[in-house]
Amino acid sequence: MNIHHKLKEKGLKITPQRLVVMEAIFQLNNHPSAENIIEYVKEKFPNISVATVYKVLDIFVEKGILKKVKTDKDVMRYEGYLERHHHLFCDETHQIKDFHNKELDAIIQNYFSKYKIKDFEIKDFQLNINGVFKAS
Amino acid sequence: MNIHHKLKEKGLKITPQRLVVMEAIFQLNNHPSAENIIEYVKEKFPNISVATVYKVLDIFVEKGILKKVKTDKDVMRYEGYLERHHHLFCDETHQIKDFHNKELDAIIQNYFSKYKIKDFEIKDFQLNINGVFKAS
DNA sequence: CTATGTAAAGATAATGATTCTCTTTTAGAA
DNA sequence: TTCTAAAAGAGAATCATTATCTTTACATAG
Ligand SMILES: [Mn+2]
Ligand SMILES: [Mn+2]
Ligand SMILES: [Zn+2]
Ligand SMILES: [Zn+2]
Repeated sequence: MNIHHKLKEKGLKITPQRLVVMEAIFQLNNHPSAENIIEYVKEKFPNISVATVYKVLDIFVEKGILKKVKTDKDVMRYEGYLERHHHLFCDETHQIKDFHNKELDAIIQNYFSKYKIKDFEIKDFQLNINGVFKAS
Repeated sequence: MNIHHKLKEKGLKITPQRLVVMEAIFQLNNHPSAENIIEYVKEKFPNISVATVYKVLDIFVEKGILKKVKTDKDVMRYEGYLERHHHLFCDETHQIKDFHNKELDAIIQNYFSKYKIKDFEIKDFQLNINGVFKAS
């Protein structure tokens, strides 16, 4: 269940570059952009090429090891948390936070099991929640 | 409630370019990209500048006349339908279709009125539904 | 353990959607 | 009609991402 196994399982070679990209994703842990990841990775691996990072991210997404997070900016963001979950988007700071809630998932799931969408087979869903973060 | 009024209301000048961009959005009617819009607009308005189209789209989004549709591609898409609604994303063709359902909205709304998210004030939400379109 | 083939990394150029800058035109108020 | 700020037009610039090409190194077999 660790990265090594995951790469093996997907038929990908285990390389230090791939490992450090995964580490970056989990350490940064806030839906980082490629740029964020490159910055992190360069600390430990100053000679890594940006192209390598992009290629690693691409292949990880293709193999289902990472997911892209859609935003309304032209910079792609990534995450390694693959379970179903939703996102809180701050209108002001553009921060993104995860929101998990089994109960809500079940409610929506249940709704779709009763009311099928014509000519469409649902594979997955996520709720985008827009608003503003308030100080606690 | 027409475009003229909307532009006036927002303090924007009424120009043929702005009108034709709006027309494009509503005629194309499937979450078109800037490129789609430019293509449409050039038919009737061959000398319009791409920069103008981008500027018009930007200001319309800023003023709340249009909305951006988030995708996992690096091409932005736009829509003029502003009521709350959700999107069906086809994993295969990348087609996007609107999905409206008051009942579902109410269920989710109701859920959030009972279970507040800590430190976050919800302004709006949309459900992204991924899957595949099937022939009827 | 070593050799070998192939997948991956590195360097750097190219791409392409979008934005910027600067000049010219025009909507719309007076 | 005149005037001026706002908007349009042209084209260069930006910059995230991809592509190309060469070099390196994982991983398997011998
Ligand atoms: Mn691009
Ligand atoms: Mn860009
Ligand atoms: Zn997430
Ligand atoms: Zn829509």
